[in-house]
Amino acid sequence: MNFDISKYHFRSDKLFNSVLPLYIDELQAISKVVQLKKGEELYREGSMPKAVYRVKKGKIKIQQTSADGKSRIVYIYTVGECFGFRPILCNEMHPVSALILEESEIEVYNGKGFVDIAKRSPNLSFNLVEILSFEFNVWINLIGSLSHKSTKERIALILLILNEKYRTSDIDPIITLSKADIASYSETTEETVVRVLTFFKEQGILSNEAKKVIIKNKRILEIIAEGF
Amino acid sequence: MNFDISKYHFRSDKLFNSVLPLYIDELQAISKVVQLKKGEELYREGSMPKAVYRVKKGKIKIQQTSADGKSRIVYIYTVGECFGFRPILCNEMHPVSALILEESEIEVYNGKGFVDIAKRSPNLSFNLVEILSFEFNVWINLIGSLSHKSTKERIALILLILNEKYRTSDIDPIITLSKADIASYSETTEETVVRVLTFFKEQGILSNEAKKVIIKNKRILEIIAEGF
DNA sequence: AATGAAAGTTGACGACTGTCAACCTCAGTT
DNA sequence: AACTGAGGTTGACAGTCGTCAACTTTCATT
Repeated sequence: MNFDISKYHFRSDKLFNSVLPLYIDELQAISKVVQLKKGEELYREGSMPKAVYRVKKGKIKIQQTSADGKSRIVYIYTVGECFGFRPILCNEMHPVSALILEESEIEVYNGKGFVDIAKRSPNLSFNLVEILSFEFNVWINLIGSLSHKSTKERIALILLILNEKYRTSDIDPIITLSKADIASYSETTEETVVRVLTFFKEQGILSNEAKKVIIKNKRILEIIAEGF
Repeated sequence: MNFDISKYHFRSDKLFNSVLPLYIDELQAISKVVQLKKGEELYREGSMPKAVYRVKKGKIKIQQTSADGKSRIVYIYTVGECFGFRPILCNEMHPVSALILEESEIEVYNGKGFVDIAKRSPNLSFNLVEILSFEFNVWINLIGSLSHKSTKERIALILLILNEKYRTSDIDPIITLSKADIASYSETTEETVVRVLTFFKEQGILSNEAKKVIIKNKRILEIIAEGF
């Protein structure tokens, strides 16, 4: 019954694995690289999807706004991950919005071209099937882990997920996500996040200075996230 | 801004659409039909997936049990729907359990055989991509609709979803799901479900006699589910 | 028709956590 | 060095909803 963080991360970085060079070249031909700044919007929920994206640098938050105007972060994409293919593949509007969290560089593949190539490349097709199936599992796991949990437990879990997202080398990752965004991801309020982080800090579990959160004791967070 | 219930239902009944007769025959050859009684377990979370299923008769609830032993219904499959293919396609354990809600008849396709045929049939492959993509959207929509909502709103939404699941003809569907299951689906407790249903009944929105719930005023429920 | 178990109902109570409001901190700019 | 605005922090308060416990109803089986 060990805590397994990989249950909560997509595997979309494997999208192009073992796809024939022929198709890789075709994909190259229908793509371009764009630079985006913090706060910019890549796409908005309810809009028609136009492209598939791959993160070359930076971080993108995916969020959904409910009827009462409150938004909820559902995922954060980072280097190597691909996204935006789901609504394209089932001909639906974007159910979520994509917003740039920090200066990013993104490879943009033309949507129609991507679907066309996917239909011809068996390996790409089957990578999609695998990735989509797995992403669903990630969701089920996340939802299962977040429901029936106290805010403290939810925040602990989200911090652990963010800890992986913000990892760049072997040193302790520095989580620079705003308190409001951590709240939106943990399905709680900014005030509650501040209170819980203060509590965690008092317990020596993390440091929280100058808008930077650094996890010091991952094991205790895992125990809290699992509900003791 | 009309309420659209189709956002909350999978489209797995389209799995075999336009698949060549050749492959349909092959699928037939690796399948068998089983009869199951209420309460029986089709598979359990954490187990290795062995088959893909198609409901010929009855209803199956998919649920996930969290660390503290509380379970949550994540979906209910009914006639025509296919399920169980996701973990097979990405080589993962079942993240959820499947339990028979009422006497059911299920077509069971051997998992390995199914994957093999899927890899050879482009249409089946692409149906999978489409269905998986869409199912993800259903989830995003459901989660988005359930979070940041009061229990009353959540229960209203689940009742509307169940109303479609229990529809058999043009007359008002009779929802025979137990209060405990409605609670598990709405992420609340049985007591709260009883209280809210009593309230809805007082408002003339539904009737609730002899373990049967019948929705009388769908429009009001939709307004409540959307948070007024 | 009697029985027992499962399912459903009602009431009392209090903790959790969201809301509101005021205030503080800090980085970037003039 | 003062200014400004976004982001962060703290306190007070109240409503929702989960928990516990007792009770009633329903239904399958004999």
